Amino acid sequence: MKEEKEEKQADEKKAPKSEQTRTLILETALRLFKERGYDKTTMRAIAQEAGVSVGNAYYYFSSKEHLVQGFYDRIAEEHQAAVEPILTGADKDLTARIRGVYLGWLDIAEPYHEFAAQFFKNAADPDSPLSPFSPESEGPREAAIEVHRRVISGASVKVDPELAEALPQLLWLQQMGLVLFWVYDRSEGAVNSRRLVERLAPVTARAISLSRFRILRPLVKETHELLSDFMPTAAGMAASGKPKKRADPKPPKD
Amino acid sequence: MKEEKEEKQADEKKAPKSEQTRTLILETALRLFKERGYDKTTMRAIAQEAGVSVGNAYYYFSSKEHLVQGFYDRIAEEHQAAVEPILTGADKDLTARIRGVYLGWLDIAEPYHEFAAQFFKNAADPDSPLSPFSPESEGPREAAIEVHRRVISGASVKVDPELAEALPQLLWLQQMGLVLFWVYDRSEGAVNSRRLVERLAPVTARAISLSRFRILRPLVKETHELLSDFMPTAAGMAASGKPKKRADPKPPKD
DNA sequence: ACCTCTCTTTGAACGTGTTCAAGTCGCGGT
DNA sequence: ACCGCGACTTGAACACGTTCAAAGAGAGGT
Repeated sequence: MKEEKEEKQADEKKAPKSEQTRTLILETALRLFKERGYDKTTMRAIAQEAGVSVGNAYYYFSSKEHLVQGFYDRIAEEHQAAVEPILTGADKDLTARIRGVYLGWLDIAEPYHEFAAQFFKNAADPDSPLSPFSPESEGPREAAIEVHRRVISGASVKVDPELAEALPQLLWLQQMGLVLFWVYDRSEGAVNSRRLVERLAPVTARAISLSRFRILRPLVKETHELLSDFMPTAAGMAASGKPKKRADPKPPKD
Repeated sequence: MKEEKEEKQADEKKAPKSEQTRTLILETALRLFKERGYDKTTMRAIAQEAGVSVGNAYYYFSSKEHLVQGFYDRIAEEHQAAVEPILTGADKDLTARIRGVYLGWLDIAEPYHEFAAQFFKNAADPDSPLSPFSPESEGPREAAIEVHRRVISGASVKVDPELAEALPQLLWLQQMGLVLFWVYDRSEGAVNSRRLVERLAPVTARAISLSRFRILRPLVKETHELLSDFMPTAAGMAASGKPKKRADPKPPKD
């Protein structure tokens, strides 16, 4: 059994050599994933291409899956940069904003479509830190939800204040559904996914604007409570001290 | 590569010997999966326990994943039998019916919780026939949707006729979401999942009964169109001509 | 009996992700 | 110089899912 060194080594003045090796391995891996796909890229190939031994790769990344984490972060980062104009832009139409953010994700993710499907199943494994619902993914997840918060807040639409709290999470959940659809989407250039977004955006926007109506009030309230009780987010934990019991996020124990 | 024999062989008087071996291997595999979990059960162990060679197992099941197909069918079958009293029962309260069907699934699936998580990731692989959205799963999927159709039709609730068409699919989709939550749920006896159902059922029922209102008419109509265009059902395929994949979880009205 | 054909069964072998005991390196202390 | 020690690196070895050429088993025809 190897000892787990949890030493903080965020400072780049520290041990530049090992960090160099680590980066080399990661970059090589991502390049090969893109070139050949996830399954077709063997750990031996990564090691050989990077000029190290296979054991060395495992010294820095405890599994092949862990090599993909950086990839996730990269896509999320690019997406958030790409939709920045929409978020700060002048267009206050909710439909347009939703559509823009979703289509923006499809644009960013398009080059990786082929091998995205390959490792997406790993993300569905609850034990994997790669899962979008895992505690390890909280940072990126919150950042993605924040994007949707700005989608709403920048739109010229009045939302029920209670729903406003839960809405970003709902839009994010819907995006996860879109991603799932996209993974399954084998159409040329993922046009089916794009068509879905075109259709989905107005429906979603309409649903949101309808949420102000009186009759829907109790439904909205309960939906909000459900989300804050069962969705594991920092916002959900901090906000709205509900008297209800909330589902505790699973401990990373095994 | 094995030849695909599409010969109709429903008669049990046909070739009993090979069918016997096939069943022996399948039963052995399912038993070991339940005893040790999916990953811990090796193909070699299955073969040895069944008293055959490992190659023989591959003669009948082209991969380890395919051994799980029978497991899926079994759970679905048991569930449908278990909820029959609810479907034909006298209780016409929609909330109770929804809750009963969802909780029934949790009951049936409970013994398999541990290893369910293990192969759930296969379901997320678009290439896998095990995916609940795959064409190969159409039969079981339609049967499961049919259950939800009867949940609605047996309830003392009036639904928009257009929504009535899409509603079973929506309830099924929601059940897929529940399954996802359940897979992640590490609480004792999956009580968190049960609590979710308790909370979710009334919200869902309320949303359904609200759907009759005038203001929601366009939203309902568009949702229905979205579903029939992008959900892979027999009806959906016939309508649009192309086998589309699934749409995402419903818009934030629920 | 013998042949021939297909269905069935075998187990060694392949490629994979992963592990591990051992080796190398760099550097501070003596 | 030498030692010691921890960080780093190595590649053979392991267990697994899967493949494959070859052998066995029946059944029918001659």
